[in-house]
Amino acid sequence: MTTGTGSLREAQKALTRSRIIDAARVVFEQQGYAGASIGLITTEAAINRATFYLHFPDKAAVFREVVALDRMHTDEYWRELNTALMSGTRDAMARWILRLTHWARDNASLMPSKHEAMASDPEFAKEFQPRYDRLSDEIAEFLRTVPADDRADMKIRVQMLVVMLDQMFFHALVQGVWAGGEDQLLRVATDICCKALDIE
Amino acid sequence: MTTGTGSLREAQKALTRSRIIDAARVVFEQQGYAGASIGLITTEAAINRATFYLHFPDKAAVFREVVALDRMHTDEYWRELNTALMSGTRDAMARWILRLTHWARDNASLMPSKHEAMASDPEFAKEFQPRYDRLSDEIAEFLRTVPADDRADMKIRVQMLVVMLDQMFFHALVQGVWAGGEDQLLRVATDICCKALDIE
Amino acid sequence: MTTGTGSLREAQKALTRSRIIDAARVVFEQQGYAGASIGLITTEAAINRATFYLHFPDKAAVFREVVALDRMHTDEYWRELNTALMSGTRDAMARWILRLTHWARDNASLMPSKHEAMASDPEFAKEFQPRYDRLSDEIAEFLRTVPADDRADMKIRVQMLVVMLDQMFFHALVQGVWAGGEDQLLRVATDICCKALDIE
Amino acid sequence: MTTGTGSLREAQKALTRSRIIDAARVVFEQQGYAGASIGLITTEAAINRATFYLHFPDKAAVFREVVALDRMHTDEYWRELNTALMSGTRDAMARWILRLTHWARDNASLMPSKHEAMASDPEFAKEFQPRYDRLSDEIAEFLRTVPADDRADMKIRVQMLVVMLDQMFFHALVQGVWAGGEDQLLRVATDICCKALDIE
DNA sequence: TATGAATGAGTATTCATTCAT
DNA sequence: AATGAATGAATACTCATTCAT
Repeated sequence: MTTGTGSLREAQKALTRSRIIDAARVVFEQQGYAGASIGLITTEAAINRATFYLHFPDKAAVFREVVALDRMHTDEYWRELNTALMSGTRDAMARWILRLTHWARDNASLMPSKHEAMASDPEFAKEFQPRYDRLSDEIAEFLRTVPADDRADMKIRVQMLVVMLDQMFFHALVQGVWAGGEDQLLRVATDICCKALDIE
Repeated sequence: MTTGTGSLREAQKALTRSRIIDAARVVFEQQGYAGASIGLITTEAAINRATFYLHFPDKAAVFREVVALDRMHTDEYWRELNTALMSGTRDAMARWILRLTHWARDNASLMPSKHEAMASDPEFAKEFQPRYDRLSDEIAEFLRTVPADDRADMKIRVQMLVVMLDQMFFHALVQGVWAGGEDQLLRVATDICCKALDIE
Repeated sequence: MTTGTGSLREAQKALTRSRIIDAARVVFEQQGYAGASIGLITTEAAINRATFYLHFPDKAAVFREVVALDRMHTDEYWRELNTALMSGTRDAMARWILRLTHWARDNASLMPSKHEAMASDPEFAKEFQPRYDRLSDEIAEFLRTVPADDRADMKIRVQMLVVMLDQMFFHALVQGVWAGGEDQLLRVATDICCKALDIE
Repeated sequence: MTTGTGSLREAQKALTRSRIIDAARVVFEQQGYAGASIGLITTEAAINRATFYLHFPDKAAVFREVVALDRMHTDEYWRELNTALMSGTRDAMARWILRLTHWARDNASLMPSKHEAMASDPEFAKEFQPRYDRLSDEIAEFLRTVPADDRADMKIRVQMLVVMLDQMFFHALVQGVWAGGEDQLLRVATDICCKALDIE
């Protein structure tokens, strides 16, 4: 009996929870991090404001959840970077960077909130930033092909380049402010990466 | 109406104005953009809240003023980049990047607010971002030394690298989250830039 | 969701709402329309300032509500006017006007605010004024006894007289500024009305 | 010397004073009594806010001044009423009422503020209302033609009718809310007055 | 579990008024 | 006499959060 009821309630609870997360994403995308209020989120989710507090302690918590979904994708793309780096060809790099633009386009709408949250709350900065550390894990396989002495440098090098690409796409796609067409951006970005990594 | 009276009053007004700007800077540094309230600013400036509105229409306006001071320095550093690029030596680049760290350290405290403001207010993003366009002007001299066909690409290339360095310093110095020591960061950054620009 | 809970909550809400309305009436009477602040109203109602906004969007809305109660009485008295007109005797008119003084005395305290609101806000003027149009509806029965050709004039005629009486009571009772005693006022007013309506 | 300078200064002072009064009238007409702020008045007068306090202690004082000008005209029209009443013809009454519409149209714009001020400030009500007492003075000549026993009633009677006409024009001309055309209004108003005064 | 109602704390903004010049 | 700058006080409004149901 308890199990039955329990699992039903659990399902209801999970449903409400995901409604909140989905609504929160929409609101964060439209209003930014500071601009999003719990009232807006619960209105969007069509639930009562008090219900929110049954599932999350505050705005930051639900934001973490929203972002978590993105990060799974991030990991995936980084794993693909490992493959590209292993192949060691300019072509593979170019293809990966192109793929990155697709990812960026998909996630563009949430980025401003993410940047805003990171900038305003040091807690977030610490929490979201370490992903660049995790990058090392994802490309561990590639790093092992690098001479041990160069390995530390190479880790930093790749991190910097990824940061650069992230920023480039943020500026170019999200904010739309960048001179030059997309083809040119891709070409130059690829060239910088290849040169920096001694590819070809 | 007389010059004497006028300039005295002008001086008084300017004094109050700069008190506000200074106080605002302190508050923005400590509390971030959204966290800074006009009450905090006027308390810090030890003036009446209403006096603020005599000098600025809102928080955004005083923030623009605060940031404007930084941007003057930015232009200066970009002019120095032109010199470094013209010399075309790895050493010059290394020195310039080192200098950039000093600048970053000086301005580090305001950066979170800046990023936050840019992320939250599209108006700010438009206003502060275009600086990368102005970068082209500052390095115009260098660009003229590049074959005409490569010029457009080179402009983008330099922009990307500067964005990368900005981000690197933001992460490393301001938020303090980056594996590896500062020496290593500088070394790798310099190497990426030189390789990307075919220096040496 | 259950009827019991729903109606209990509804009752609580209605209670708070009526507390606000009652308090607002007191404040409007004492302070006038412009002089009444939401703070005063909520203090008088002994509720939190924010609670006010849960029930009304602004001062104008609660004022409308306060006035609405009066207007129900107004309609009632106008219906009685119809009866008096139908009877067509000076005595009936006199009695009705006397009754009007009672009504005026009851509602006198709120009138200044009403006049003030109407004078300051064209929205209110439009909203409260059209009642004179509704007057025609209330005395429709009487109007049908009037020759068709005179009907339009008679409508205006009655409206004017009612406006006159309203004003007279406003000046005499509310503001207390009028030479002569109340008996005299009633006698003269009745006489003017009867003569203007060819009664007797 | 003192006289010369004095009269020059006096002239300047009078000029500024009348600038304030003129500006105040414009602002009261546009913004209403409560809506008019000293800032708006001084902006309209193109003088400094502090200068206002050199000439008037507060908003009420300048409003009194503004209204005083109107009242002179009022007295004039009331004197003409005396003439019309003396002639004792329907035609004379009709002409006077028509003339009243012209006056009403001229002064319509300030009326809302006047009503608002009277409604909100009992001081104003007392100050502006007594004019109906002065009405008795203006029509004193006519009153002497009335049998001594009816004189008191007649005074009230005329006052009521004037109040009615004032209100009618206020509603019809200023607020524009009144069914029927102007001709009809004039005709009915004239008829009521004549009947009430036993003219014809 | 979910909700409607209520709250307390905080924030921007406006205005009348005063003072040194 | 006139002004620019500054002030203190008041007000509307919003939001995150809690509690009884």
